[in-house]
Amino acid sequence: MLKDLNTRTRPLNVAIYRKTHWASEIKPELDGKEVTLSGWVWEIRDVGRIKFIMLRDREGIVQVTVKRSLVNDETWDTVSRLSKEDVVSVRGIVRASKVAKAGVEVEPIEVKLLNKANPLPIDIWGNVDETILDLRLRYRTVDLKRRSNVVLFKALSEVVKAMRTTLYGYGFIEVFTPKIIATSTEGGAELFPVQYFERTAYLAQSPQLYKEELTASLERVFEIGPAYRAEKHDTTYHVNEFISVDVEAAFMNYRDVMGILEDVVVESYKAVVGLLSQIGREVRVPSKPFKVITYDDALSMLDKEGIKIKWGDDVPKEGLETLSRLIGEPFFIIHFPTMLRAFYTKPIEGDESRSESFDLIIDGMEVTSGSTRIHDRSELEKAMRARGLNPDNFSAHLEIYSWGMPPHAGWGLGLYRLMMVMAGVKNIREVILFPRDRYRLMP
RNA sequence: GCCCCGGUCGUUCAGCCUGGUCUAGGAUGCGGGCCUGUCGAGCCCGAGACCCGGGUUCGAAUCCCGGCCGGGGCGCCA
Repeated sequence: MLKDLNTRTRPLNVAIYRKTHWASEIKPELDGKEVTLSGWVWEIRDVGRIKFIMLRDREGIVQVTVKRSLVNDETWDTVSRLSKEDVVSVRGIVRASKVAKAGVEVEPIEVKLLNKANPLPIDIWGNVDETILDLRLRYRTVDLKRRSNVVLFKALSEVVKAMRTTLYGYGFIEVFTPKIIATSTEGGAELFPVQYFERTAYLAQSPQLYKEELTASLERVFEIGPAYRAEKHDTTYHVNEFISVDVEAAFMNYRDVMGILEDVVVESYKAVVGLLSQIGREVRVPSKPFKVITYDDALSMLDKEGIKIKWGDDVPKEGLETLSRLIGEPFFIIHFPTMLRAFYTKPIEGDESRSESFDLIIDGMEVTSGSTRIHDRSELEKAMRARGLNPDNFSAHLEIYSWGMPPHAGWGLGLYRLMMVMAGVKNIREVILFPRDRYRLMP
């Protein structure tokens, strides 16, 4: 039963739509009990003197059976004029039933129409082959009414909850870093400029530098927040605004944070198994520890498969897919060439051309990147120069490296990428409420 | 940015290759009607579409060119 609101402040005239139960909670055991359900008309089956309203809410669908002989004229009239997606509130008695397929139905005492709905622009009932994604995104608020979408976004919420719980368990605290930043000098990805009073600022592409700085005081931090990339990419797994799960920990190295990542990923899988099975997606929770191969291993494995990659080049999408096919479960690639990674990545001592870095690959998808970071200021400045970056442009960031910067490591995980591989969807936009891509700024 | 593919009722699928028989078909949704146990409800009636521009032709949904929009693959992505 839904947690009751404060009844002392509840105005009587709205009591009719303050629901007492989710649709999914209406079970035969409630037989004879009065309930109030509020939601949307999913479907109406009109058989003349008896009408069946399938009432949908976020949690499920319940049948409201309206018999002409058992309701007053006003209720019958209201029910007769209902159409799909009308918003209604039903006060009635639960009846365990042998004829109803679900074994239970609600016999209404009162039906209140809260808002009329026009015919929908797209099909949400599965009566026709699925509408193309572009059109579904244009009418996204309608598309989200589909059961599969409700389940998908409940699952996404469960994933975030599981991640937070796991990370708190390791002593991390959640932080929030600015999304409006001053610098565009970090190199790499293009940034979105924004007007910031009389100056130009930029949308943050990553909390990377901030989270590293925070290890000098808060030690173990994580942030789940948006990141912006102004890249004009056009693929099924890139968008220009995404949610990044960023973790950074003092006094740890890449192996330590890989272990934490394994836990976060496994707990995420556990959190969605039940939900995703409701929409026909059976996921297998991966077992720990994940398989680990080195970058050099990856190259020789791919070489045997006829995919030639020059040492020092990144593993292309095709290569990741091939490796996933060979390994068959989530796996780490470690020890990437140092120059392939960002300036803050710590090289391996005694093998400086390789780094203490890793990627987590699931189903050919790069879900996470991480590494041990350089914590020595002069080494960091050297690494910047090696990549053509001017340390002077990072003076604000570099300060803390002179004032007690601990050794640290961390990773960044693409939340939607993880969700997409867990849900088995082909396009990342499926798991984003309102995706932002090269051509889509609305809705 | 490159390569390939596509655009038909609100939605979805056919028709296009091989131009006329298309007054453009089916399903679903929508409007109306019938039915007191539907649960993929059923039956009857009705409204509803060839992306835009140009060309070829006696004739274009169909062939050609351009535009716009979309899909897939790749690239880019500290």
